[in-house]
Amino acid sequence: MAKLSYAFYQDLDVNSLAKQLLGKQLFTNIEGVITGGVIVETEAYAGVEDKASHAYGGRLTDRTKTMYLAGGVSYVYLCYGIHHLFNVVSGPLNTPHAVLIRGLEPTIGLEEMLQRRGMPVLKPNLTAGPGALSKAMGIDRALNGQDLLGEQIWIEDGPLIPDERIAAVPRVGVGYAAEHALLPWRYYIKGNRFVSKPNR
DNA sequence: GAGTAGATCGGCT
DNA sequence: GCCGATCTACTCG
Repeated sequence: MAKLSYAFYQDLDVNSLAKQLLGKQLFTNIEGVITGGVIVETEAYAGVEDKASHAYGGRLTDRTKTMYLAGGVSYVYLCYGIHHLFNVVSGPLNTPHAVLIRGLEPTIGLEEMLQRRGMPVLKPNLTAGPGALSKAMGIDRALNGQDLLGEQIWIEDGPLIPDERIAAVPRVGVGYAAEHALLPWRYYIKGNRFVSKPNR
């Protein structure tokens, strides 16, 4: 499959993009070790107008400046001082939209992923949840700002998931975002085992 | 099986 | 200082 183009990532409608990313394949190549899987859960973060976004109100710091790059790069940051969360930067330059990847169905490099997580056998929670999948894929801040058409981390095209197989629900862990917490900007493939906790 | 504490970095109020 | 786009382990029922 071909890698997704910059035009795909620079779509102004971050919600449409979050939905389209379902079914696509995410890969990493960490020091020659390739792992990958199918994206089954995403969340949209709509730049400066979204209270739940790090870029709300135009906030610009060393951490968030990656989000202002033109769509088609990765945004990796540390959450709760422990977990690396992986986002796809989208929209054109200076439009800090991003899509958080929350769930992945592993396909390539199963052994490596199990080893990185210290798990003896494959269970859905290997890659269900943003912190978990980053660890399994070997994603850390070294990958922040990397080109998604590059050699270390990339996304390949995949089947389009029909609307009736996609669920849209409120986002997770953003209760502080007031009225924006209720927006149904979390998307996942119905019934998939690698969707993170609440729901399925 | 559900609820809670702890780990621990960056960026605010 | 406090709290966050989280996960795991451990407690209690």
